[in-house]
Amino acid sequence: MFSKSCEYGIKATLFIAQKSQWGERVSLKEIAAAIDSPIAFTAKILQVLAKASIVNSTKGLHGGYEIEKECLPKISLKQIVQAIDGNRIFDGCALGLKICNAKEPCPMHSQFVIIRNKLSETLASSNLLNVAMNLNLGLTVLKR
Amino acid sequence: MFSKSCEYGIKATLFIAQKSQWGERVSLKEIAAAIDSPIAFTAKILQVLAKASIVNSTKGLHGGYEIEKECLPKISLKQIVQAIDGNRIFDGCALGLKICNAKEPCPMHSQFVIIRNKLSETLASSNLLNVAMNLNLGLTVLKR
DNA sequence: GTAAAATCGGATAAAAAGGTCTTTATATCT
DNA sequence: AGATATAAAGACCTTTTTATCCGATTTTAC
Ligand code: FES
Ligand code: FES
Repeated sequence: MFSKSCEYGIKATLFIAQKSQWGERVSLKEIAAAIDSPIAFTAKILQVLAKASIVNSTKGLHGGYEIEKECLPKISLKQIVQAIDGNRIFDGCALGLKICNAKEPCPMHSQFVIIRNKLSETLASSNLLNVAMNLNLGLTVLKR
Repeated sequence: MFSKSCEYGIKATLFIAQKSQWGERVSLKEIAAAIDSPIAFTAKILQVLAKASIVNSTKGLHGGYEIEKECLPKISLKQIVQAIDGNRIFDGCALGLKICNAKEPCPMHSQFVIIRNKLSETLASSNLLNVAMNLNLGLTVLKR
């Protein structure tokens, strides 16, 4: 479904979001430990996220990653996925035709668009604040 | 969503199904041409499909691939996906946790299972006969 | 100035995708 | 029956993409 980069990207962002609720800033090492991801690889993904201005990064001593508290309710999971994996998941053909086109559809098109749209809506209507709250309630986890 | 192998596998099976309606048997070369796929790679996928007894293969002169007409309504797209990509799509965690578990769910679990199940149902409730009929009506295409 | 932290450029490893050649099975034609 | 052409099966190799790692550089607080 998602690439490994995207999985790590989502988990990293959620962890940052959780800590950012209390105004805490977290380091790369903390993130990698919290989500159980390869540290150097995670760094690259965070760069992408930073360039897409989904997270803020600060260099130097006491640096790290954070998200402004006011932004938390405005950032959706869909934005993260788009920043990392692009939107082929949201508009690509299920059977790999160069472009999905309802005028000359592949045999899965009519049923696939329903699922694709459902996925898109679900991700678009989620926001970091809600997801982070479930995290610190212990209702969900980022690693096991 | 699906691997390239799976995409080719589905398209190949659908093409074979279409021809098998009229009792025709098709060769590897015909299949690869019809679905616009790399010929040798397609051969490998067809071997998997043959071993899963989703298609029948016959060696030698006038050999090729076919599906018994009576089987067409009994084979679902889900079977094809499972034979090639396994069922990680149907039971795997969206965020890459080793196993998806509702007791200790990842933050996407509750929303993701809905989509996953919808996909599973959709694929399970489709059968080759229906899909093949749309193909020969020209309502859908396998390449462009 | 020094230590801590992210950035950057590239190197390496692993997996997915695709290709080549040989072998085996099968129908048809001597 | 035997030779031959055809078509899939099987073993192995190459390329491409994805995933992961390393070292040098820059930025910042103390
Ligand atoms: S054409 Fe294949 S999903 Fe739309
Ligand atoms: S635990 Fe992640 S989808 Fe179920």
